[in-house]
Amino acid sequence: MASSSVDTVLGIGPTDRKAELTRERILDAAARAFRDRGYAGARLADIAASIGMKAGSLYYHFDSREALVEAVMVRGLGRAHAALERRLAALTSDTPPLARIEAAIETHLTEVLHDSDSVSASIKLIWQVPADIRDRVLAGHRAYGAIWTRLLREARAAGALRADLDLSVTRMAILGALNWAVDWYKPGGASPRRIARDIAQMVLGGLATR
Amino acid sequence: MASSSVDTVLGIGPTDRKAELTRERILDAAARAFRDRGYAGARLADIAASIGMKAGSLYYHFDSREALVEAVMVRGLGRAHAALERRLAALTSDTPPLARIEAAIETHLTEVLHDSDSVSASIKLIWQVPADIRDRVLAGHRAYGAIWTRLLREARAAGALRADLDLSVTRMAILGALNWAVDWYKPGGASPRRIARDIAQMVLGGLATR
DNA sequence: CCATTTTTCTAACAAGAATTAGATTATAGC
DNA sequence: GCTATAATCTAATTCTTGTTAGAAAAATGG
Repeated sequence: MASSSVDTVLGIGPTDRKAELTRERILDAAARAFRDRGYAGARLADIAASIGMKAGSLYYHFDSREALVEAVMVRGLGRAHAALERRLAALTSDTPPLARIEAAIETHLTEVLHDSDSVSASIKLIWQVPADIRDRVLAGHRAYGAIWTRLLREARAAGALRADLDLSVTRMAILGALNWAVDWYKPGGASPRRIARDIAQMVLGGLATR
Repeated sequence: MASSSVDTVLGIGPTDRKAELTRERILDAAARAFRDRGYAGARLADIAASIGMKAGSLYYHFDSREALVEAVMVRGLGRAHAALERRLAALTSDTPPLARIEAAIETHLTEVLHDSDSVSASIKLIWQVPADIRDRVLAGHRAYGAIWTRLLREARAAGALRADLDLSVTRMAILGALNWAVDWYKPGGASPRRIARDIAQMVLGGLATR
């Protein structure tokens, strides 16, 4: 039976069962596989093999292939959301609106390119996955998008953003520029930080000389 | 046998065989299916059914599922390339560099959102498709990207673009902002032209007030 | 109309991969 | 060490889907 019954009963901290650990390993492996080979292209046997297990064993931890991919996506979304909120919360209250947006851009890109396979997986898989999963995950996507909407709205209200552009188009364009990097980014080239800087400069200041 | 042997011998104009027509219909249906459901998610039976055919019949026109998807992607890429070159060629020689970029943005987006399912398919499938297909199609992608690189380089050389940003990052950010629209665009909302205008404004002029 | 060719369908086959049940091994508490 | 439970494996099963061969239908040209 489980030890540390205090933690589990209170629901705080991770259970010390080995299962909880392997569950994490499975999610990590699945995130990489699904992201790299697409939803239908990633085989359970490969995912299991990449962490020294057999395909059948995965079913001890997840009910089905679909449950696995949904868990990966939910996890990725949660991480992105948490990282962004953490970063914004760390800014001092006198941080100007444009600097907040820049921080959000850098945080998003860092998370996607560097920190979490499940974040990029949740982005790339959203249109590959069965409709019922997509619908549930999209709810989370909207919650994440709402943070960006708020950022943009506040900036505009403060007079820092031009007022003639559709805010939702703007938001999607920014996220598109960032998310697309998942596909072309190669560890050898420009660093995530540099990419984030350049995109932020383009988005906020524009490419044209003044 | 075929009539119009002159045309076919000379390789000009479409053959008048019915097969050529259905081949087009198959490509259209496949483009939609692959784009909407991903490479491995789209079934031949569905593609065939969507144009009133049976799965087996597709093999009269294409050697395999892979040959079909490659044909879709090659076609989409060719259309995007042709549309962009046509548009740029139509500009007068005194068109300023920034206006050229704006025209390219609008052309790309219009093609992706409105004119051709195969264009969006070729974009979305590139990382889902088997490696050998990807390699061949990527050559075409590079040729298309080269047009953009040229546009940006010329604009910078003319002093119209700020010189402190990585041009390849810039190019990918622009294309990312545009391509992402495939995923969120809904016919009900902002028009492709309006979206193109807003993105061009953001990319060139920036979101910040001056 | 007939003969030939083109195009599509039917029905079975084959291969791959998810899933499951039961056996087997590891782990934790006593 | 022993026992109960947790965790993993083995091997068979089922399901899905691409593929194919041959029959049927449609079109074409005379």
